[in-house]
Amino acid sequence: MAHLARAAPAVRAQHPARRTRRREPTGGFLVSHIDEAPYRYEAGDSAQTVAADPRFADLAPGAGSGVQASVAGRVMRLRSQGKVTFAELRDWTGAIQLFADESRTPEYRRFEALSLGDWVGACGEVVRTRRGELSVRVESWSLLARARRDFGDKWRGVRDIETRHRQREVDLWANEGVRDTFLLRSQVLSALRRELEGRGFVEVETPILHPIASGAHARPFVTHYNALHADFYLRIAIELYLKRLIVGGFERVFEIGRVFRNEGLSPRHNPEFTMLELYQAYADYRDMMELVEGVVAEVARQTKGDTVFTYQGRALDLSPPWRRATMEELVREQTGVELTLALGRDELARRAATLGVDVGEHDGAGKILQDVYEHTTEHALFQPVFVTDYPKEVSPLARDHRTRPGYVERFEAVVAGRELVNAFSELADPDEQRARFALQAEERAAGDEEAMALDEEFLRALEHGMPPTGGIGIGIDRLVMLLADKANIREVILFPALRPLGRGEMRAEDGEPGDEVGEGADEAEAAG
RNA sequence: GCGCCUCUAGCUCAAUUUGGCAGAGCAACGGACUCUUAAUCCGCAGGUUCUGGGUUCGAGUCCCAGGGGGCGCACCA
Repeated sequence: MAHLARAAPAVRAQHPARRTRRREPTGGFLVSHIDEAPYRYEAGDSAQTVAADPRFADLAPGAGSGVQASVAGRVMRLRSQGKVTFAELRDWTGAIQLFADESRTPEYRRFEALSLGDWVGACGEVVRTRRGELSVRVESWSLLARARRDFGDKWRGVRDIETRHRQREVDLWANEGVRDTFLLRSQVLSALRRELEGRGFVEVETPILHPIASGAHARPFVTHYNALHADFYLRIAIELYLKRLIVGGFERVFEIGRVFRNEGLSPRHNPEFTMLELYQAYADYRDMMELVEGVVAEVARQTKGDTVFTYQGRALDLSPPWRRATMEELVREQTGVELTLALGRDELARRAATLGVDVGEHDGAGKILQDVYEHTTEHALFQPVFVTDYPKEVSPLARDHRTRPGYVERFEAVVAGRELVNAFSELADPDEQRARFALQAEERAAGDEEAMALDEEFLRALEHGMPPTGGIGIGIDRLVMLLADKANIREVILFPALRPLGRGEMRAEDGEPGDEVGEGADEAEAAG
C-alpha cells in the first residue's frame, strides 16, 4: 500500500507524455480529399504476389508493365526525394515498394508527409524504377490508419526485452524473425493435429475450471464461482477428464490446451503453458514411444523440412528411432554410480549425498532416485532419449511395471536436456488408483503442497472399466522452442506472463494530448 | 522467496580509470532535392538519467530503501 501511495499518479500525469508526438504537417494543404480511415479497403494483391509475379521478372529498369496492382500495408521506410517519393510497404506476405511522383500521385505532398508506421492502401501500375526496384506507382491511395507512435530504431528495432514481451505488437514490426517464430508455432500446432487426426485421434475440449485440481504435481491457481459459492481451480493437467473419455469409448482422443501451474517464472517456465495430452485405448507405453518419435519427427519434417537441425549451436537429430534407456542406466552412465530401488532408502540417500544431491527427510527411495536423475543426468541428455521405468512412488497415475516391482511403465522423452514428453501405460485399476491417491494424501499431510489430489469422480469412472491405455503429455511450448531454436520460453509465447505495471507507470505514458499546450490546435484541425 | 547484474531523449546507445554544465545516431517537427535502398543536406526541438532518501560545494556516477527487467538458485514433470 505504501508504495502505491508514493507512486502519486496524478502528479506524474502532469508531465508531458513521452510518446512521440506526430502532428499533421503544416505545409498549407490540410484540406484533403484523400480517403482517411475508411471502413474497409480492398487490396486485390499482396506484396508477395506482386513481387513474385513472373510477368514482372524481366521488366527493364525505368519501364512500366501496363499491369495495375492494388496493395495495402504499413509504411516501414520512407525516402522522399523532392518530386518523387519511395515508400516500402509491408504486409503479411512481405514488402513492396511504392513509387509516388508529383505528376501522377493525388495529393503528392500529403503522401510525402506520411509517417513510418502509417497504414496505407495504394494502387497503380507496376513499374520498375530506374534503379531497378519493382514498385507500385501510386495513382490512387488511402490513409487507412495513422501511427502516432513509432516502432523504435529504424535499423536496430527494439532491443529491450521487457518492451518486446509487453508490447508484442511492436516487437512483431520492429524486429526481424519474430513473426516467423510465431508462424512456426502455428504450423507446429497445425501439423500436430494433422498427424494425430491421420492416426485416427479425435480432438476434444474438456473443462479448464476444475472443482479439484489433480492429474499432476503442481499448485493450482484458485478462482471463485459466484453462482455456486465454490472455489474452482484452473486445471494443472488435462489427464483425468481425457481418461474418462477413454472409459466413455473415445478410443483415440487428444486435447491441445492451456494448463496453469502456480509456480515461479523462468526461461523455461510460464505459469500458463500449452499441453498436448493424448490417450489411446489398447496401447501401452511402448506404443506411445513409437507414436511420439513418429509424430515429432514428422512435425519437424513438415515445419523445418528436416529431422536434423541445429538447436543453440548443436546438431540435433530427431530421426526415429530414439534411444531407449532406463533412468538407472542413464544415471550410471553419467555419474558412474549404481542406483537402484533394491538398495533401499538409506543406501540410496547415502549415494545421493556423495553426488551432492540433497535428500529430504520424508523422501522415499523412489523420490531420491528421481532427484538424483534430475540433478545429475537430465540436463546432460541432448539427443532425444526415452528415459524409462520410473519409481512407482513418484508416479501415482502410471501402471505397475509388468516385470520390475516398485517401478511403473512410464517414460519421459528428453531432448536438449529438457523433458519434452511424459507418458505411461495408464493405471486403470480403481482400487489401486485409490490406494495411490491415499499415498499422495499422506505426502500432502507431510507438507508436500504439490501432492496429487484425490478425484472421486475419476475413480468412479474407472470403476466402469478402462481398457488398457497408453497416454502422453507433450509440452508444446518446449517443442516449439526446439524447432524455433529459442532458449527462452517467452520467445515462443506471444504474451508471456510479466509483473503488471503499476498504475502510475501507465498513467504517465498515456498522458492526454491536452497536457501539451499549443499543439492541440493542429491535431483538432487535422481530424476535420 | 534468495543472490548477482541492469534501468540515461520515442528507439539504439555514449558520458575518461577515480563525482565537475547529460551527448550522438535514428524518428519526430520545419525546409531543400524527379530514382531512393539504413538516401543525402540545412534547420529546430526533445531529459524527473526508474522512484524516494542520504553523503558532498557539486551525484547519471558513491551509499541506503523501494520498483521493473535479465540471469542463476529455490520452486517446478
